Amino acid sequence: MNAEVKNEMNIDVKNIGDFLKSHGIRPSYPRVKIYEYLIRHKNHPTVDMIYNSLADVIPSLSKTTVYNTLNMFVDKNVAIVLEMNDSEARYDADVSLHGHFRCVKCGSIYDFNLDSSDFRPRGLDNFLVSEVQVTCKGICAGCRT
Amino acid sequence: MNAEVKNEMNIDVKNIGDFLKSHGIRPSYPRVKIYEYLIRHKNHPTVDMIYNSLADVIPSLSKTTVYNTLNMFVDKNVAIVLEMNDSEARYDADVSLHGHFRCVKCGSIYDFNLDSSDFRPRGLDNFLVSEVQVTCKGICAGCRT
DNA sequence: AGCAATTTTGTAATCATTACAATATTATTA
DNA sequence: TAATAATATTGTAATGATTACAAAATTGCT
Repeated sequence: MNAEVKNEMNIDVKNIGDFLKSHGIRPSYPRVKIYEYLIRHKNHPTVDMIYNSLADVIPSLSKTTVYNTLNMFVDKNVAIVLEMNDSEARYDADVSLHGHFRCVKCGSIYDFNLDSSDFRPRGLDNFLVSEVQVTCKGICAGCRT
Repeated sequence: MNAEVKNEMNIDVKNIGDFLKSHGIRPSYPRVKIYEYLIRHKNHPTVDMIYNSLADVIPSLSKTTVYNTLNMFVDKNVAIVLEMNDSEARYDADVSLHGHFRCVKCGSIYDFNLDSSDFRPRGLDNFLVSEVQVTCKGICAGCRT
């Protein structure tokens, strides 16, 4: 185990290609870079944020590729789209159960922990629940002062 | 208490006007009809669903009015927009804490109960949380058979 | 009734996302 | 390695939900 090439999700960034392959995604350069962006920037980026940031390192990059790639990531379950009524979709490579809080003043989005044992949807017997998202709105600590 | 003019939210539909007034909304005819639609149809309607249904009873109705009115309802906290990545926004007059499940096969949206005691966001100390929504995705019991 | 404020309406603009076809890249086979 | 097939990327155009805006209609108030 080599800590310095691990991120907090325990994914070796040097081996993003293998990770993508193991999820049925051919690791082209744009795909690896976009996935790398997602796990390095935990700020729930929009397509534009990703595109603007990667346009330097991949000069030929098209915004359509970013859209296509993210849709594929969601399809292959290596990323989620936040269930959040923002004007632009926001993406997250952390597919584990956790909540999101959006501050209506500053627009920041915060992650928060959520124990799965906390949370029991009642009355969905015989339903196959593949994804759960908890979304909160309000004013963050910083904006309240 | 007159049960036949109460709906399941315990709001006298004859007094929607008073209810809206008490929330700072002047009860114009379109507003009353749109709110009445929301409490009578619990199927999380889109703007188009509301517009198409009310166009008969209010021939002059404009889709812009439906948008304006729903935005005002959300602003005045008598309705919510579901935090759900659908192509069209969906509205709900039930502003109490409850969850939504969307079946990815048939598109139906189900409500489910959620005990507030079940659910404790961790690490949002000093945050003012004004709204919580829980959104699930998967396959409903009917579509699994 | 008359005037001011508010609401509604219709059309046009906006803007995120997708459709699509052409080009480029990668994998496969001989 | 060269030829060919499959897949990925790109740019532009189309789509479609939502908003902007100004004119017309309605409402509330004196």
